[in-house]
Amino acid sequence: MPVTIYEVAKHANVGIGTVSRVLNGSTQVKDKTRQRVMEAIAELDYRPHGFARALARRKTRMVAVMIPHFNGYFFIDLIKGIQTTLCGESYQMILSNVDHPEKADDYLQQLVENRNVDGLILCSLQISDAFVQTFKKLKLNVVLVDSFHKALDSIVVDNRHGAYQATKYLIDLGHRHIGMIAGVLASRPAQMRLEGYMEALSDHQIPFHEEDLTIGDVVTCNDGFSKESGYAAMKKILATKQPLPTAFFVSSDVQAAGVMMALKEAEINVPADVSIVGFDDVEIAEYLGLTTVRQPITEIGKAAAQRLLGRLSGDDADVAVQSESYRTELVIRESCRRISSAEPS
Amino acid sequence: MPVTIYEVAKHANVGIGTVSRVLNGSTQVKDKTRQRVMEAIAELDYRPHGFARALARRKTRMVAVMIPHFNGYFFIDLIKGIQTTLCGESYQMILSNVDHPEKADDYLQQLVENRNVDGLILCSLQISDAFVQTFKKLKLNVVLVDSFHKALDSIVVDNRHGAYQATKYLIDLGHRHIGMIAGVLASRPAQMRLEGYMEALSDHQIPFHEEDLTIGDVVTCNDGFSKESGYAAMKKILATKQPLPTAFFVSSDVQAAGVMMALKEAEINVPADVSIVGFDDVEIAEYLGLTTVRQPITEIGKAAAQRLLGRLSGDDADVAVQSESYRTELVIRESCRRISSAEPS
DNA sequence: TTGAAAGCGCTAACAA
DNA sequence: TTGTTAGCGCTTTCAA
Repeated sequence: MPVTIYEVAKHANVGIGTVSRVLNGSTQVKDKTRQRVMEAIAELDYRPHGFARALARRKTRMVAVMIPHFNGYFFIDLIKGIQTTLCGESYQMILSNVDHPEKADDYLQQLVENRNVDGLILCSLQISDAFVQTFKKLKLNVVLVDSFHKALDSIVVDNRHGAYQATKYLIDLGHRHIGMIAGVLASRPAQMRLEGYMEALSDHQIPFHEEDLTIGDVVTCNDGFSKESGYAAMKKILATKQPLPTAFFVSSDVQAAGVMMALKEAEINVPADVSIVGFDDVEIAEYLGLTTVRQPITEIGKAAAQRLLGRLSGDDADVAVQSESYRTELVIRESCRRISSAEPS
Repeated sequence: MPVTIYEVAKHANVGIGTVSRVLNGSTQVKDKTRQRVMEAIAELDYRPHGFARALARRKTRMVAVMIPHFNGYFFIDLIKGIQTTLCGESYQMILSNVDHPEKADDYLQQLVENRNVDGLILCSLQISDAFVQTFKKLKLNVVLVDSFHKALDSIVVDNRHGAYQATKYLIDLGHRHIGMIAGVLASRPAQMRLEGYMEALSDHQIPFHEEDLTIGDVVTCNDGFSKESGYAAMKKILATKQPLPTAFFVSSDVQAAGVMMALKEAEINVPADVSIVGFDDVEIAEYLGLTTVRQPITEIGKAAAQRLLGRLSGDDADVAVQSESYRTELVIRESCRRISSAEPS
């Protein structure tokens, strides 16, 4: 039904090869011939068929992006960055949502099998060595975001430093009893954030007490980085702890939102009674007036797409595997207050 | 490099046609042969090539989803619904972001030209008749979400009814001077919400005053449904209006967030001094304690995908064009208060 | 029940 | 500079 190069060729009185050359911007075509072909294309309203091209070229100009669950403002910003960059190079983005972490492998398998993408951007996903093998074998370019594997390119944020910033900020405000509400530690970012917190404490001679650390339960998936997990964690703390820390570093804004809800219910005021610092600076942080650690998420998305595009274009094809790390930035809002007298932890 | 049906065929000592039949679950294959083929497939770790299939079948099993700008919790929920449904039928989703409304047509054109999708889901996008023609010509199935065209399937929410609910709720609380902050009226949903508001007023014999209606400026794109637009609108009202209405119906939650910010800055309390009802019930509404009109967004996404899938599968191929409408639901939180004495508007 | 062959619409190598 | 031809990996007649 739709018009093909054959018709264009016939119409312009040339061979299909010539049409193809014109289509692909070859310089090896006489101007006059090109003219004729272009006219024929215009007259017939011809459009090259993407799939046929992909088959013949063995390149699809599609990239799959896999993210765990859409709930999470984090990913929106990320996708925005990725999409913008991809789109600029006229690549298309196939979005794969992993609603349940167990299924991640299945989905990945499916993507790989279909072989309809030139590359993969995998976000916040732990990748097994087996898959890395498969990627290599299939010569599938892969960029990791917010996770790490030594054999794969990755774009990450310096989570440890961010957590350090947050904790140090609280210390500088005079806090000496600082609790942390962490994500599930199986995830590397969660792990790093914990380390940054501990490091800041120890650098300032503040002893770390086991009971000041609360791990967000895996109420939902999401690495425990969920509102529910924050809410539950604070509820638990409120129920058990005698002296409430004067401040908390919460390892994600979404969790912090939950924490603040629990606090509000208990009629504990932020920042009057307790100071809170979050992590991510997703949009709700602004609504909540939450002081937090900003990740340049959209930028990270762009960087990831660019790295992949570089590999795909062949320019960076032989560059060694890289892990690019972005710095965080403390965004000060209204959820923390200075306290004057340092109380003995 | 990767293994093809030819190799499988050779390995199993059959023709490629037979392999293809096995692959496609044809019943016309002797059990024993099928067995042999299956074994060969397993042994060679063969995977059918999606693109080649697509070319031969003239079906891609891909659907493009176009949404304006990702900013907007609305779209996340929507996409979630779409993706889940699509994925269940092993369709892939190509996500197209329209960062700037002017470009919508270009992007659409590009999608159409590529001819690599079987169908389109277009969200909150005004479609020109010219495109409708193109869709028909290309036999491209299209489902509209949150917008309308008489020749295309659409899934919408009853915006007018929702706005009516919101306004009536305020009236029932005793408010008689109710302002509205609307989106840009070029968009049909914005238009409908205004109509619902007016209808509720008139049904209750409350005169409508021009000066109580503020149209969100097009500060950003987003139909004026943005935080900035809400903020600006309220600032303007505060600057000019003498008697502030006792309540406002704001035509989206995101706008309402901006409105509340402006109010907070002016030290006007919600709900003590003024009541606010939003629209959408996106996640921030909960954080803000905003009473709002809930749209079943994820459901709508699912419905849209299902409708498209129905068309694609051929089951609903000949069903007449339909516009499915969803009802909204009032979600009562803490942003409104009852006022006792009805003041003369 | 099966195999062979003709496409699907294009690219790219090879000749001319 | 151009046309011809052989794939790309699969589906789908058409015969056998």
